[in-house]
Amino acid sequence: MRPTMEDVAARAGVSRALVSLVMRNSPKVSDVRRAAVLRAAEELGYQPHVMARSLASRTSTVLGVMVNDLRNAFFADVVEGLDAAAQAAGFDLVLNTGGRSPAREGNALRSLLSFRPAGVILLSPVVPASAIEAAARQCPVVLVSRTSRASGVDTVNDDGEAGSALAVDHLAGLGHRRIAHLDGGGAAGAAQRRRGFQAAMRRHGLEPIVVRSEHTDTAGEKSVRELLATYSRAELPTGLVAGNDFNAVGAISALEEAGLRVPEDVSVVGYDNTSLAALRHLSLTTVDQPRTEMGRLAFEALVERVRGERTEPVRHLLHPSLVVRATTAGFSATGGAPR
Amino acid sequence: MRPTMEDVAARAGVSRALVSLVMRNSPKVSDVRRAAVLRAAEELGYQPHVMARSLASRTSTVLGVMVNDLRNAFFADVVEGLDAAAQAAGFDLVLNTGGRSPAREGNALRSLLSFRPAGVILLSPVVPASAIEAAARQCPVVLVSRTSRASGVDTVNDDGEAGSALAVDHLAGLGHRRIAHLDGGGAAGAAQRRRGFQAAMRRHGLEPIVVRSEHTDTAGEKSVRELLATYSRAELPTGLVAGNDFNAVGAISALEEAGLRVPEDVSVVGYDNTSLAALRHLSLTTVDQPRTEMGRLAFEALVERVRGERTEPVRHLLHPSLVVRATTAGFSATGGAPR
DNA sequence: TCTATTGATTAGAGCGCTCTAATCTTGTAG
DNA sequence: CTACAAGATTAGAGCGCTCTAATCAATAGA
Repeated sequence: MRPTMEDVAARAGVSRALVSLVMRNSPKVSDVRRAAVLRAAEELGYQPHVMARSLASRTSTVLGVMVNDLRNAFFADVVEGLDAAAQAAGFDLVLNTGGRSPAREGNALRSLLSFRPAGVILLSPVVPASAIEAAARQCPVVLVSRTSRASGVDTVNDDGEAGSALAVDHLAGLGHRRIAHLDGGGAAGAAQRRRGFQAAMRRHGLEPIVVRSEHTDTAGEKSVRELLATYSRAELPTGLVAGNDFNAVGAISALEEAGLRVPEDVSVVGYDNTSLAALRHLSLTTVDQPRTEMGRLAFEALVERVRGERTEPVRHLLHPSLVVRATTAGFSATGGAPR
Repeated sequence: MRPTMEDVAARAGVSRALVSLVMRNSPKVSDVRRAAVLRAAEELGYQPHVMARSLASRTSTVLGVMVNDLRNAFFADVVEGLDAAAQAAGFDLVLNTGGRSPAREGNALRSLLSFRPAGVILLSPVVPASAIEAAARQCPVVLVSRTSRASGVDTVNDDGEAGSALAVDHLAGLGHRRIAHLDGGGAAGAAQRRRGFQAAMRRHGLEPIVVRSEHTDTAGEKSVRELLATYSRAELPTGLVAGNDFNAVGAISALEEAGLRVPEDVSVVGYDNTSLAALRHLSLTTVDQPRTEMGRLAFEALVERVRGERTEPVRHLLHPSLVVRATTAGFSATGGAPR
C-alpha cells in the first residue's frame, strides 16, 4: 500500500495535521518541523492523494473537458492550450469525447460532472442548450465554438465573420471584383463565415456569390466545377474564399484540372491554417484562428468563476488573422496577373 | 450543495447503505426498494461522487494518460481509441501533455499518479526508463510507441519494420529495382522504418539506398534534390519510400519541379496515412497504422492487469497495412510506365 | 510570580462513499 | 408452533485527507 499522511507523520514524529499543513505550504509551520516532514515524505515516497484532498476540502482541481472530436486538429490545439494553462495553475484535466452525438455527449458530460469538477469546458458541443444550462447549475461552464445566452456560461469563439472579412478585404485589396464563397453548409461556424463574407462584399460594393459546398476537398472540387459550368470564362470569379483548407485544396485541384492557374488566374483563400496550408507545395493563403489562445482564455474564464472573481458571463470573440502565402495574387481588369 | 446519498436515503425512507447497493446495481435489493431509491435519486438529481466512491472502495476508475503532443494526429487518434474503450468500460481519462520535455513529462506523470489511477498510459514518453519503472511500482503502466523491458510494463507499438517492408514489397512487386528510402533521422520510429527498408530490400536482392532526411515536407524536397544531383537520370531511383506523409509531399513537389512525373517516372510511398494522404489531389499511397486499435489495445492491456487477469508483460506489435492510391505505378526496365 | 499574547501543534469531526458484520424478515420444514 | 436458512436491510467503521477549535509552549508585560 502506498504511504499515507499518517505514515509520514509517524516517521517524522509529528501529527497528521502538521503534515497536512506542510503539504499545503502553510506558513505557520516551524522550519525544523517542516524539514523533518519533508524528509520523511521524501524517504517514504509520499505523494498527497488528490481525491482524498478534494473530498475533504470540498474543492476540486479537476477541470472536465469534453471534446466532440479530437481528430480535428482545431480541438487538439485548443486542448493543448487548455492543458498548458491548467498545468501551470495546478489543475488537472479529465477528458472525454462526445463523438458529435447528443446522446454520447450527454453521457460524457454526466461522467465529467460525477467528478464534481471545479468547472467544465465543452468544445463545440452538440447537446441541447437545456443540458448545458443544467450543467451550469452544478459548476461553471465554458463553451468553446458554441454560443449561449445562459448567465452561468462563458463562451470563447473565434470571430468567423471577421475571418471571412479578412479574406475578402485581402482579395478586394488585390483588385479582385468577382469573388465567390464556397459555403460550408451545416458545418460548425460555416454560417458565420458566410455572413461575414456577404457583409464584407457589400461593404466593398461587390455582389456576394455564394456556392453551396462542404468542408471537404471533394466538395471543393465539385463546387468549382459547378462554378465553371455556370460562368463563362470571362465572368468566372477571380477570387475564391473557401469554407476551410480542405475545401480550398479541392477547389485548387479542380481549377488546375480545368487549365486555370492559381494564383495567376484565380486566387484562393482557405480557412483554419491547418498543417496542410503550410506545406510548401501548396502554400495556401488562409485564415488563422488563435487556437491555443482560445484554450487559455477558456481556462481563465473558468478560473475567474471558480475563484468567485466574476459572476457576469463573459463572451470572448477572438480575432483571426490572415496568413498570406502563395495562392493569392493581384488581379487587374485587363486580365493579366501582376506579380 | 448537491445531494448526497444521505439525502436520497432520507427521501426514499431507507438507509444510506441500501442506496449504495442500488447505485452499484447490486442484485440483493428488492424491486420495491430499488424503484423507490431510483425515484428519489431521480427527483433530487442525485449523481454518485466518483471521488468519494474511489476513496471508499480503494479502487479507481481513473486512467492517467500522458500525451507528449496532442497536435500530432497520431496521438489524437490513439487517444480517441482509448477513450472509446474506456467509456464503454466505465473508466475515465485524466489527460496530460508532456511537451516532449523530460522535465515536464516528469511533472505530468507525477500529477497523474497523485490521482491514484487504476493505471497509466504513456504515449511516446521521453522520460528515462527509471521514471517509468518507478511509476510501474505504483500501478500498471502501458507504453505506446515506446519499448520497455520492465516486467510491470506493457507496450503497444506499430511494427515500423513491417510497414517499410510493405512499401518495398509493393514497389518491388510493381517492377521497381532502384528504390530509395528518405530516412526520418532521429524522429520517433524512424530507425525501425529504416531497418525494415534495408531488410526488405535485401530480401528482394536489391541494394538499399538510404538518404538522410527528416519528417517534414521541406526536408523531403531537399533530399530529392540531393538524389537528383547524385544520380544520372537513367540511374535515378524509380521508387521512393518516404519517412512519412509530409516528407512524401515534399519529395513529390521536388520531383515535379524537376520535370519528373509521379507515378509515371517515379513512384512514391508515404507513411502514416494522415488526412493529407487522402486528399484526392494528392492521393498518396501510404502505410497506415491501426491507431485507434492501438488505443484500444493499450486500454485492454491495462484492464487485464487491473483485474489481475495477467501479470506477465504483453508486447503488442501491430501490423500496419498499405493503402494504395495514385502515387505508385508499375515500372518496366524499358522505361515506359504501364498503366 | 502570574497572566496575556502570539505562534506552533494537535485532537477530532467530517467529506461522501463502500464494505463487513450484524440484524431483521420471511418462508419452510419439522 | 418452533427452528432455521436465505434473503433483505442497516449500523458503523474507515478510506486519506482538511479544517476548526482546542491545547501547548514560549515570550513579554505587569
